[in-house]
Amino acid sequence: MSGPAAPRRPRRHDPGRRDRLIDAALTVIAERGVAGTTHREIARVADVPLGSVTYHFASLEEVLREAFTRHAEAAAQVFDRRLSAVRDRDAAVEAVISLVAEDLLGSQDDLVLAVELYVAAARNPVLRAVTQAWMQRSRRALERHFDPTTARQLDALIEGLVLHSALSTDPMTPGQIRQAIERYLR
Amino acid sequence: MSGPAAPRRPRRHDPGRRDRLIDAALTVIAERGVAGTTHREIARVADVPLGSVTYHFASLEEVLREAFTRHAEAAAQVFDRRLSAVRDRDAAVEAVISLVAEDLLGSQDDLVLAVELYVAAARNPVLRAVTQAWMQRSRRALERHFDPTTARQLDALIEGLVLHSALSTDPMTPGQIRQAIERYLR
Amino acid sequence: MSGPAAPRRPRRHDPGRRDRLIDAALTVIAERGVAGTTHREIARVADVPLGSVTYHFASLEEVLREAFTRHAEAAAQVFDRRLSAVRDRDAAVEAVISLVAEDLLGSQDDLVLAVELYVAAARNPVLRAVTQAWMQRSRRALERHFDPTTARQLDALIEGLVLHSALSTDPMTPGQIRQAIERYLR
Amino acid sequence: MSGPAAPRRPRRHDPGRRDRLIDAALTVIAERGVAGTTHREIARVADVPLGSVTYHFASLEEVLREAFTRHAEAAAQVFDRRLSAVRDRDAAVEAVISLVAEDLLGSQDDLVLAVELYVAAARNPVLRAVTQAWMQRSRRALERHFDPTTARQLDALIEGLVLHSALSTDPMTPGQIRQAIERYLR
DNA sequence: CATGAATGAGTATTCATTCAT
DNA sequence: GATGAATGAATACTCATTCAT
Repeated sequence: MSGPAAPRRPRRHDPGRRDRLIDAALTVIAERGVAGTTHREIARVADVPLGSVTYHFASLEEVLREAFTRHAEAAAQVFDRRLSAVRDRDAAVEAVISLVAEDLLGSQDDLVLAVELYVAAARNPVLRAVTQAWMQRSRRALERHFDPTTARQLDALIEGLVLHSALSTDPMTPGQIRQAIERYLR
Repeated sequence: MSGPAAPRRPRRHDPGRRDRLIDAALTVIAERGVAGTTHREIARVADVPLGSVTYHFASLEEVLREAFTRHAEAAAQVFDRRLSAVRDRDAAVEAVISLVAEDLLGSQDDLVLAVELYVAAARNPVLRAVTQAWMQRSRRALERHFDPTTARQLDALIEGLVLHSALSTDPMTPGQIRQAIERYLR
Repeated sequence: MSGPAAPRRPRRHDPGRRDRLIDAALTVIAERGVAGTTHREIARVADVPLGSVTYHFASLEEVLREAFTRHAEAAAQVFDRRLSAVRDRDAAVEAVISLVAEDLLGSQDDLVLAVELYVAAARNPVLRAVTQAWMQRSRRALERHFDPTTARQLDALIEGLVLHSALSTDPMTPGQIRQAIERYLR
Repeated sequence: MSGPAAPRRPRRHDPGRRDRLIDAALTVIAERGVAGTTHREIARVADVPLGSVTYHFASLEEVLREAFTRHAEAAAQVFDRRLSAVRDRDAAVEAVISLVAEDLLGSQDDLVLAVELYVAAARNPVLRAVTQAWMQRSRRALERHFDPTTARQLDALIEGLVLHSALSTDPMTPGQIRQAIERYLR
């Protein structure tokens, strides 16, 4: 035990701090939820003083918006990457299966972030815009290989599979994921 | 608001008060989210003094647990009612379609409560148990008419359709819901 | 030295605390000005925990409004008392002189409170209403003995004499006050 | 407002900047009061970067002192100009009337600045010196035409008339101002 | 020289919970 | 039994000032 506060190395010059704060915010959202995301907690995770968070962001909502935007962008790139690499429909089906079984279910944090964004978006129009842009982008990616109706339904199925897996004590196995998607896409 | 407490008409003997508080809590969760659910807000909605909430419940978590349990019970009964009334598989498919298009998408509050429960459950084991019992119960209801694998996948699909509709600016029409479910169930 | 915080005697039951808080607020306004009037400072002067101030008043503005209202009421009563005790005009002139020279200039705190109220009222409509009610009431008291035009001008003169005295290193003597008022009232 | 600083056009060599900052400070004091006068607000009004304010002034108090000094100087010049232009006592009376009815009551900002200075001076010795110099100077100007006792009383009357008018919903008309001053000066 | 990132102290306010009446 | 006053910890946010660039 060495006093009430940990010594903090001075770091007056720290370019890129704003970026690190956004990453720290995503960590906090995943760990404690949007409701547990406070200036203090973000500052603690980023190892910067409290005032630094309020200096770089005019409000907590701004932090959340930027954090979720960054997360959605990264998630959308995964979609794009998986689906732009394939040429025929069979490969597309495999790509969707891998996307769900590996990318989406692979990271517990990402699952949690998705659900947190959904619930936050239910009450915050700014975040709803982020969600909708994300949904639209994933639908566009699916439409490269599937007709619009199928793409939309598939997108909902993916969402449901991910959500169920995130909350279940008994998540689906990759084989079950494969079966569900193949059944839908013939 | 000015001053600590508004005068309130006396209502000393009030046997249903605990029940009314649980309903008030559900109203508050739907309106403001779990994060905005406070003793004060519940008391205000139920029109009872602040002390009454802490008198009837040992903690806020207890209120949330009871409220979500009641909500899940009511939601499960809707599942049961729809699916126990049918005798053959074709009627079961129709029942699922009605369930989603009418019951689940019919009430914005219910959608919101479901998502709030999901996210709260992600961090609270007590609430996770409520969620899982609910999921299990709806799966059992589906298993009256579909094999376990189909039931599980269908449950996830339903979840996805509901969630997508809840968050989209452009929700699916009943016809689209019907098409997605029929496609899955042949 | 005995630790970071002074021990505070427990005082869970404390009727009249709200009243004491209003008095404490007046003390703080007089000592530090409206700009220096904070929840913490009021709590410190009243020797209650910080949360107590926010419990009894919905906002700092509410505290200021109640404090200035109480002060204006007390000040108006002094006016009334001085002026209701006299029967003829000569006695009224003496009463005004005593009012200014003794009551108004007698308490440095009261002078300061008056100026603080003026400046706060310049930006806060709620406080402007307090000021105007006070001005109106003192004018009515003067109108018992002087015609309305004289009353109004006399009221302004009193204000000016008080303000000048409050700010001057070289305040007017009672004799000078008497001369100024007598000159005006013949 | 989003983020710490808006991009700003460069203006490296700017010799009048200190002066502009003082004017900006007076604008801010008039608009928001001394309590609302911050480095940031002054910088915003002057359209210069935040660091520029702290570069040119060692502290906020220095800004306030210079701003009030400039204001008092300008106000005193108005007094001087009105009263140095006249030769006999009747003209002096007219000059005082014009001074109050036109100059002093003509600018709401000037009224507010005067009251802000009074209240700030009540707690800040540096500003009290500014106030007293100003009072002394206006008294000297009046003494060109009136004996010292009359000058002093007249100065207080002017103060009272201005203050009353500033705060009243029902300010005095120019005719009433004239009557009050003429009555005092015969 | 001039700037703006950085920081720490301070502000109003909310609220779960305790407890005397 | 029921209430609401009381409390202390926490929250978002502001800002004067310092200081590296």
